[in-house]
Amino acid sequence: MGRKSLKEIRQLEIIKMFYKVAKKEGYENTSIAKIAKVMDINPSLIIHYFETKEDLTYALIDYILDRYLLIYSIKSKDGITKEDLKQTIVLLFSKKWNTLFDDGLFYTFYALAFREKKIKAKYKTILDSLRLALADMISQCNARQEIQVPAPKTTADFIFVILDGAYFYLSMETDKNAYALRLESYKQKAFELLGITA
Amino acid sequence: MGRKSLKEIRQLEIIKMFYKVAKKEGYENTSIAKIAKVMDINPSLIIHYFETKEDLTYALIDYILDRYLLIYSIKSKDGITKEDLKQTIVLLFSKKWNTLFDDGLFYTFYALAFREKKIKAKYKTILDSLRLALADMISQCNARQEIQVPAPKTTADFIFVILDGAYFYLSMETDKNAYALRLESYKQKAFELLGITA
DNA sequence: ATATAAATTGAATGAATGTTCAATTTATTT
DNA sequence: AAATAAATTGAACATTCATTCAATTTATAT
Repeated sequence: MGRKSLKEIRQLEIIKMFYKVAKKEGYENTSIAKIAKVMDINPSLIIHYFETKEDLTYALIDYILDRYLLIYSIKSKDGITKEDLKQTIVLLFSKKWNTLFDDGLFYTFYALAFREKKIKAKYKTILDSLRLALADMISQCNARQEIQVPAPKTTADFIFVILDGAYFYLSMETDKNAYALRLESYKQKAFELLGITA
Repeated sequence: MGRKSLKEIRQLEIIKMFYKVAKKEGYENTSIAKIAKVMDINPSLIIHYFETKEDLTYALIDYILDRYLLIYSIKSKDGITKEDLKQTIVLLFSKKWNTLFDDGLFYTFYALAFREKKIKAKYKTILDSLRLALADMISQCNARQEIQVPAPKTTADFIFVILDGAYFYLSMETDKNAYALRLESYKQKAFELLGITA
């Protein structure tokens, strides 16, 4: 009896709008009232679905990290070929996903992780799962004898170190040409590690 | 006539306290009132020395980036030997400066740079100057024929890519042992790039 | 001592914050 | 049509925020 629950639907709507506003104006400038205003609903409705702003923030972080995983689209599946591996590297070192994903917010919450263990754990999980998935791909290609990479786990980790370090610097680079050239050279390093010619 | 200006002294005092409070409670939770309370002064005095909170924030960022440069202590000087270079790498890949420097705040403002061009420019300048200084050290060692590194600038850049990428991941690592082992392996990579045995 | 200028205080501002709670609206079942 | 339960609103809450401005204190030079 009574009314059908809209909880999950509304929650997702709110999170998405939170993401949208925070992307534009920054997380620290995004209040519950602002989100409510844009959605043309009452602020107390947001509190109704997320008891505190903290809960809402955690939900947003989960949303962002899920997207982060998705965009990288490294799937744990069988039958990975050298070509799959190659395409994955190309994808990792391309920034076409940039339009879908907001680096600013990703780093904002990354910074927050330094003071909040829960967030730190979330990030760690994501970073580890990406490494694991890439290592698995490398192992499969090894098994097929398409490549000979001595330590798949270490190599996968190092490729992500390069990737993260690359974007850390490149995010501050405004010159598009310089950006592209550098990114390309970092990609080459990754290919070298895998013994693949691009 | 009149009173001697305390402007610079007070400003520095305020910045230092801002840093201290923000380090403990986070930048977004640090208000002018809080800083004033800890300093046992009136909030309006802070506004008197920094017209807006924005100005105060910029000052704090400058303070942090100056420290960042200092702690890495890569100096542009002549007469660099292979041993100096070696020690610099060891320093870069050690975290003894961790106690002096707050990563959380560094990343907080790094994240802020995505929305504020001014901050982005500041960070870019720092990142570039570090790379340039290291490249210069490598070149000097090349000239002494102590090492043979083909492209000093590219190599210096790549070492910092590894360094930044390493800390990006390691900051989320809570296991101290795993942390130390990984950091050591990344350092070895840097030494390999320089053709130096550690 | 007096003048001067900077340091510092204190009170007040309006706006925005997250959150509460009771009242009302709306959809669904019987 | 009546009952029910969730959705949604609206008003109110105390708190905190950055900032203002006039008043006062304090140090220095003449």
